[in-house]
Amino acid sequence: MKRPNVTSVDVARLAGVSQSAVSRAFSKVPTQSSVSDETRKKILRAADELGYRPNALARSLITQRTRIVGVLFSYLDNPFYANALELICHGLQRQGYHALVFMMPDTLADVEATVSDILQYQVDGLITASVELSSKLCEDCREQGIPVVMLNRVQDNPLLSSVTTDNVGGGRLAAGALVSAGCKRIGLIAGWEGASTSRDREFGFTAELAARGIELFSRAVGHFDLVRTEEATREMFDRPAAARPDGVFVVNDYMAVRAMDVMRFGLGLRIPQDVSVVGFDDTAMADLPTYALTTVRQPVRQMVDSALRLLFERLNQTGVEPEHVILGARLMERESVRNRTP
Amino acid sequence: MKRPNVTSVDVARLAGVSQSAVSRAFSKVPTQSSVSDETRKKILRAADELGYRPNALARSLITQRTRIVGVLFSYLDNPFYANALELICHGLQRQGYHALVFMMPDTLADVEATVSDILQYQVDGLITASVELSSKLCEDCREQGIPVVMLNRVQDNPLLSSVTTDNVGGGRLAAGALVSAGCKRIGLIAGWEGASTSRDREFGFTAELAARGIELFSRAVGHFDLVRTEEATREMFDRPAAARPDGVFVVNDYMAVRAMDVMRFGLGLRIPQDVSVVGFDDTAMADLPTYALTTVRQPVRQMVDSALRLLFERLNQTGVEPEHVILGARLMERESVRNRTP
DNA sequence: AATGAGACAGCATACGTATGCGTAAAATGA
DNA sequence: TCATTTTACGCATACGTATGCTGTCTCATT
Repeated sequence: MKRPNVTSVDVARLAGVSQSAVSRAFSKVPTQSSVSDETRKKILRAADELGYRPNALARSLITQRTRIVGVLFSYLDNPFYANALELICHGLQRQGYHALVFMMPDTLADVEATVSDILQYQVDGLITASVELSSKLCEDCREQGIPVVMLNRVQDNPLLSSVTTDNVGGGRLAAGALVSAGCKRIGLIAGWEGASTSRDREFGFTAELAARGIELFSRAVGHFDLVRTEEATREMFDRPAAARPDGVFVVNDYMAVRAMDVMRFGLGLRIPQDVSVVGFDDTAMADLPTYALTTVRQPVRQMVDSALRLLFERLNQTGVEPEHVILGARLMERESVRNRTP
Repeated sequence: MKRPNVTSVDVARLAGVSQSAVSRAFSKVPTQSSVSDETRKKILRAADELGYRPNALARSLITQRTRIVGVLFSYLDNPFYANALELICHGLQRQGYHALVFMMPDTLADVEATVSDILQYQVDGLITASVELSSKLCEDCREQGIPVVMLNRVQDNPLLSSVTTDNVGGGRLAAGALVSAGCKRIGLIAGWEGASTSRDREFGFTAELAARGIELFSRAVGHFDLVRTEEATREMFDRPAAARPDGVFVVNDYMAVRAMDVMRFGLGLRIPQDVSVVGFDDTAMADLPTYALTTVRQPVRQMVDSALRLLFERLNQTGVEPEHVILGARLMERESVRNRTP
């Protein structure tokens, strides 16, 4: 139950070689003076006998690389993010990296502390999802030479790389879908207004409406939160037919599904006969036949792949410029938007 | 862009003190010889000026504690696990610990490699969810003195602690719900048969049926996988009324919701008029009015709290015996089970 | 046979911090 | 004022590994 912690020195002693030999025998990339096959065998046998396992911390202390990547998420309720996290972990593991995962604490002071914690562990890089960093934190990362890749959020700091879907374009698609369906009174339920995703989608949405000569009929804010989404939905739809939208864009599926439930079961509205609904993300829920939510697709796999590519590029060579990847959005048409009735 | 990596020695030089003083100034728990308030101020000022951040790796190398906990999950598709992971991360952070998260790779050989990886990073403890460990791995953990807590899975190895819901009792509740509703032909859709959760729930379910003099009408296996669940559901329900169940227990909500969709939209069955459905977990999805799934509740929060408690107890004192916590299951009655028609 | 190249192994040091021990100064008590 | 305790700080070493350098031995080349 103790921790006898067998070290490379122990292995060396048993194998009758020097500690350096052991180190080299376990080194994946033999640099200069290597080790003969015979002694390597001997060493590996000794190591196996003792149950030796190299200490990654001690190694990192010397090599200055931990092969640990900090991963900072705000929450996992939204399956889009759970999905992304799973893909990120798998991707990192595949490359021999490891994910030190943090969930965003509530207060902003704690955020600083959290990121500071991450940095103390000498992570090689940082991936954030749905999180913004204060400029002080950005500066800290820059000083430590830690590349940062943001998923699903952009920020004007020139240090940060990012991967997003074309949120503005996606917003346009959503508007197009509702207008084409013949909706006249068009509403919008936003997320948290501080989030670039929410803002950009809203911008694209209203821009497209304007381009088609239509004005936004009503607007509410769901804050990416289910309870507040319910309230927002009630506020917007608990009215006589002429006073409520006949089409609504909810800026992500997570909220959209909840909004649909409120409309159907709380207010007795039919979808899409009374109200057409468009979401964003194309989460698994959108494809459930019960919802059949028409939505703007974010290509999660591609997003994660891109994020990892950006990160690895910056891990392997220093001084690579930040890059902003914007992936195309696609409209997934299902049954929550009514067909045009000519 | 380089990594000048300011160290405690640099701070010491600037502050005009020794490196030990710096170390002690940053030590949370002053052990013996402490540092005066005056010099501490001086040191902190110097540290701030240089942007010093203690190197957690070097510290861990000495203290033999990393404050890192390995977290091993098999997948996050099922929101139950996403939820659990979020809670675990928050709980660890709150105690100043950090989660090194791994997702289960596909092949078993990779599992060994993965856990080996985890151990190389000298984690203080290990939490697994919905994962079993080979006896070799258990042995490795024991040798390193690493406490292991399994969430939602039990295993007969005497080293491991575990936290589960009373799956047998939960299975009984499910059976009771269907029988009380007057179901006569009762079916079961299992998960992956190697999983203790699935086996225990099934055992409790059939035991309760037997106790009430009822025999299982039909059985299929969903493997905790959506596609295979669809197939299983079709196989079981795509038959004339008398040849299919009028009540079914699906061993988790994740599969249950999918099964409901297949029944309703693929086969035109009404729930609960044609078929009553009971799930397990009480995921957020079960409470969606669209599904209103009667289900057996697993108290995720309590489960995570217990798991963390078990872990921390074993981190702080050595030699604590393994413990198995079994939390009570509760039936959440909604509308997917029909009322008894007397 | 002499020389050069190459392959292998060991020595020593560095990575950045924590901590036991020794000592000088300051505080305390009589 | 002196003896004694307390406080504050520095010295030196340890944690476990990687790696440049040096030295030895083998083998092929001329």
